[in-house]
Amino acid sequence: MKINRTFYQNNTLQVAENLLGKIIVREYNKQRLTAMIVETEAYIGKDDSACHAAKGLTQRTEIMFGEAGMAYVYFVYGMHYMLNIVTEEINFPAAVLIRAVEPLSGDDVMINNRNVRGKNISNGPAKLCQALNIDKSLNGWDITKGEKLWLEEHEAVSTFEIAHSPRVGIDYAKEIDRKAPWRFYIKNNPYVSKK
DNA sequence: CTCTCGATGTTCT
DNA sequence: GAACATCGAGAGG
Repeated sequence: MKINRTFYQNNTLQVAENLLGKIIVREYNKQRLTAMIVETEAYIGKDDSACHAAKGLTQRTEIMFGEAGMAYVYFVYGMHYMLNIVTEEINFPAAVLIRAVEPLSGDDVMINNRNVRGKNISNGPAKLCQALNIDKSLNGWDITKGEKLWLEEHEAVSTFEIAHSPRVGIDYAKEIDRKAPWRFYIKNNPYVSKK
């Protein structure tokens, strides 16, 4: 069953944790790819020096200031896309970064998109975007519409244990934000990006 | 397995 | 002009 907007209009830490085990669905060229979310990170507001919105309202960050349930896709390091989902209320800039997924169906297409096999298909934020053919054209896309890109409940999910840690790749942030345990992942899942 | 380093272009100063 | 929510190749153990 599709996840609706009220799920995302919530405390970002809760949404980040609750997204674990959910299914991400991507449709393009009449093909459907699905995967289970196994790792996320929360980026919360102007006071979070790791969050892009700490810079204030700019062309890049305006999506985060908008309605929950929108995709925030941005480009870094000159070659990688990152997929986030906007949370909280309008004018509170926050989002959850999807850092890793476990393929459920359409593996053959993902392998082709990535040109690798095994866990390297999708055990990282840029890798899963490449596997699912997500780029900047999906920035601002409403993921509650149930087209192109949306999320669903996982009916057959097995039980799992949730672990947390500081966020990855934010050396530029203040110490208090670097240390905040705002990364969530499914313990022992092989697709989690790092230990 | 580990570590180091280069790629590459958008964004904001 | 600097920095960047990363990845993969290559060298070494």
